[in-house]
Amino acid sequence: MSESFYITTPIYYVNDRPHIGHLYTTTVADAIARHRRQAGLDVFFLTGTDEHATKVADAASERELTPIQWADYNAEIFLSTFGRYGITNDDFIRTTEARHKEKVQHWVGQLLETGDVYLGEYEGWYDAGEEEYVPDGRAEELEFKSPISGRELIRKKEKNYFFKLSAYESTLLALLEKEPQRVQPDARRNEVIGRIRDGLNDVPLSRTGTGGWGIEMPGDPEHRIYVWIDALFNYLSTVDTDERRHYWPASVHLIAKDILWFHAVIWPALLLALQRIEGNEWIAVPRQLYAHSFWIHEGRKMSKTLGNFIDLERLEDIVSTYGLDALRFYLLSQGPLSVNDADFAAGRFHDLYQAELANKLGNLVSRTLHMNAKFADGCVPEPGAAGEPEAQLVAAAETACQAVETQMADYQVGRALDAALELAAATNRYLDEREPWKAAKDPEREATVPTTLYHCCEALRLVAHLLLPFLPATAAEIFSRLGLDGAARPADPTAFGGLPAGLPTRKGDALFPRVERAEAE
RNA sequence: GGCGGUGUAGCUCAGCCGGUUAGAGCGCGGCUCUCAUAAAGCCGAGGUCGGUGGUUCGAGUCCACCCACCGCCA
Repeated sequence: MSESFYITTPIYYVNDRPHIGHLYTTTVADAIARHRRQAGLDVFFLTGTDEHATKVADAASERELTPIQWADYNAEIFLSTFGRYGITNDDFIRTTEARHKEKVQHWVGQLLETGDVYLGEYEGWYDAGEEEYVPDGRAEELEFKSPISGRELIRKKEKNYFFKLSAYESTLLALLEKEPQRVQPDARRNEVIGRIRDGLNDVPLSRTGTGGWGIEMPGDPEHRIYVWIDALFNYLSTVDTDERRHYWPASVHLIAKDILWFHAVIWPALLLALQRIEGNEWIAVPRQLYAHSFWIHEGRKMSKTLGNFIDLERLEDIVSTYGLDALRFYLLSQGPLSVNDADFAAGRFHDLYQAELANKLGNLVSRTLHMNAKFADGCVPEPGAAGEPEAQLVAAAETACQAVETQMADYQVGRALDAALELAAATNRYLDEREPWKAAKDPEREATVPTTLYHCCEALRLVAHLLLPFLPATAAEIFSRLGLDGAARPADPTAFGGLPAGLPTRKGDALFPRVERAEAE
């Protein structure tokens, strides 16, 4: 049984239309999942939709639909979008599914037994549009108006079940201080630690007045389980089956920074509480949480008022102009994995496409395979004696393989991608040093040509191998052009020299065709 | 308001526990080559490291304050 690896994205709010933010998180998770599969791990990659918000029911009734009809309609959009973008998730969980609801009720029922839950009352300023309370000080600052909708905040009093988050303060703090890798990047963990030190408030576990939408509180149907609590449990409910329980605890929850608190504090606290119940020993705290930042668009924050979201239409435009792998390249190499936000800029997208994909990688594939056709009868040639340039190329390949692994160990997909492409750059340098186009006409050097071309083909195979998690279609195409479609892959794919000689190679069209630069907006 | 983060060449960013002339890629300028998607290779120009004041023999690198941007504060 190989080692298991469980990676999740957040489940997405089903009222939203998918946009670059959803696609980004999911694409990063996809790249990590593919990379781990490539390494032979038993991977489980989960995404899905969060559907029990009261606003879902509201939006449905505005359209004269039942909540579930509206949720079905929108969940389908997420599902088909991820299919369209080649995401390799192993399951797609919807919080309205019975398999999830039953589990959530089961666990919330158990939480009631722990003594960590009590019925209490909360009063505060409530933003009806956002379905959340605004702290008193903050409400005053906002002049009692919603920062999102601008509508008046309401003074609301609610009887809720509360979870004693405060009881877990020291345990959570100890966990984060002893095992700092649990929340990444470091700056995010420090934020969390700072806030825990400020003191933890108990959190509502239930809501009333949801119009019957949401999961019933066990033993008290007046109450519905608070949608946030419901949502967090998706990670656990999906794998709580005999076949899948071994995936728990999750290896990494990938999220965006806006939902850090729920995932870094509330979620582990809930699990710690549950774990105390007999039979629940397996419910450990997730190994790691990685919170990335946001995309901005041409230097400006994306917002409803500006109407500048990079939405599905916009993404489709990009894919039809540059291709899916080009989009993945930009997302993965330029994305906001660190604490800073990243800019999605059309000009920059174009420049990087041209420099990295067309000129560096695509052109290398072209020149190699053209020469292979011209000077080696369109087959992977049999290499002769290797010299110093070959040794350097082999060293570059080893460096690239190691660097990709090192970076991926910390989920640095952008740096890993750069490291993979560095091998393509090294191969371009190698080619210029060996000059097979000259050597072929020079009787003294003629014999070096097959060696040179073999090394280029082999370097390309390695580039494709390293690129596979990030640019899967490109990698597959390179393999195909190298004649590897039906051929057996080398046992150790990262060892230089694994490409058998004699395979038929194919020139093909430009991998990343030149695109005219669009006028600046 | 409180807490936290970020601010390094035109652009995007590296710079660990403070230590010789501050780095990379892109872009830009020049040269070489022609197998290749007018691609590639080589060389080069470009920075008072947000500001001010400290600590230190010595500070992008530590401290204080300020400015700008970002985030969180059920």
